Amino acid sequence: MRAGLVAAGLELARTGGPDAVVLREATRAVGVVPNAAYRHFADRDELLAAVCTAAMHELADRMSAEIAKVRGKQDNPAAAQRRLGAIGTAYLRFAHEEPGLFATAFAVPEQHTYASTEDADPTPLGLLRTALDNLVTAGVITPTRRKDLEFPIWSTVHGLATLTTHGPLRALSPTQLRHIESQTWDYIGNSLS
Amino acid sequence: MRAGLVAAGLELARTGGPDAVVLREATRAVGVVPNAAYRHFADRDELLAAVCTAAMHELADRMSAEIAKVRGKQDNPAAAQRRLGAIGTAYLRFAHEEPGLFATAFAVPEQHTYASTEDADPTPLGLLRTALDNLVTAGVITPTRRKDLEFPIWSTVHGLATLTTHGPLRALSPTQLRHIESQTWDYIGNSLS
DNA sequence: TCGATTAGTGGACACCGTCCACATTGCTAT
DNA sequence: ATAGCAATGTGGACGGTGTCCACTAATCGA
Repeated sequence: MRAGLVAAGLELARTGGPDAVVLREATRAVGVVPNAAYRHFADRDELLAAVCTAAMHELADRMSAEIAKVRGKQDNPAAAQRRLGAIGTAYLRFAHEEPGLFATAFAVPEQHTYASTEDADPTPLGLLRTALDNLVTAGVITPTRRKDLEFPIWSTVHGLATLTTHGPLRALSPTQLRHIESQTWDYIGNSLS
Repeated sequence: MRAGLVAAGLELARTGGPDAVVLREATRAVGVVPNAAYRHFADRDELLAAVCTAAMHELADRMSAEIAKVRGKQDNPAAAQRRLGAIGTAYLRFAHEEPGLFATAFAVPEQHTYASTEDADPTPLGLLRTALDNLVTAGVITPTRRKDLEFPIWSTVHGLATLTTHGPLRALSPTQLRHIESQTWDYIGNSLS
């Protein structure tokens, strides 16, 4: 039941973003009276937080899938670089293919945190970190350069994603979009050398 | 009156973000009945769009102010670099000091655009562009490198701002925050050379 | 078997966005 | 000067939403 409410909320979020996950409609979808939700969530924000966690999870899954597609051993420099690229493209593709879910994943209400489902499965930040560590072991970058590099890179990709999906750059033509994206990849790659 | 509604909405947005700009409360603040707002705005989203424009304007103003503080001629390389830094710090400071307004500035509803108040006054992107052009004329970077550089840089700063104010990085301690920020400045500066 | 915890129901309240018909104002053209 | 008209604000209403309260039905361990 709790899972059903979250699933329903996730579907609402998919098409309408975080504001569209409305408690009453989620209960309607699962065929129950609105107040039943209060047996599983303290309030609407707690339901939303669960939906946000699920959305973030889906992002992480897509990133993992894209990383897994890259073949090549750990210490292969080219493969390590391709894995970093896979992370970035998966991030951006998710943002563009599922703008509602993407926005929701980062819309966890103030005073709430991501409800840790299984702490074992990876977060987007965790995936990025192992990819960067991998760049070090493959000899692409020095440990000095790698230090805290995840934050600038995450910022760049995340900023590009938000600006081009919900932000002022959302009206760009596909051509301009691809151009700016490749420009940003060059920019990131430049920071590795 | 229209201006009053926008001002009231701006104050609501300042403390509670875009969701807090509720039509009825804005009319209450200006001492009028809710329906009166519909003489000036088609619906709540149009009011919100106006408030978003105002918030974006305030961001641009703060950026301009910070840029103006930098002394040094146009063709002074060090000054040109400091101006770019001023843009970034102003952006981040605005996000941290006024998280509600910052979120609102980028929350213009789908299907709406920023209501162009005076097309003469600068946008954040415009300010960034002239700063980068300035870096070229000062001889800090080549025209080739400058091309479309505003987008990766904007993405980086914007991503950092959103991740650290509303995103998963919002709980960072001030120390960690400063560290990550300076790390990001280095990262950006690295892309100039 | 029974009593308590749990899950869901029904009804109500305040608030919100929005629509309708109406009153008031102030300016313009005769 | 006055008749008419556009603009602005009012009053009342409706459906939708989050949330509270008291109540019922079912499950399960003692």
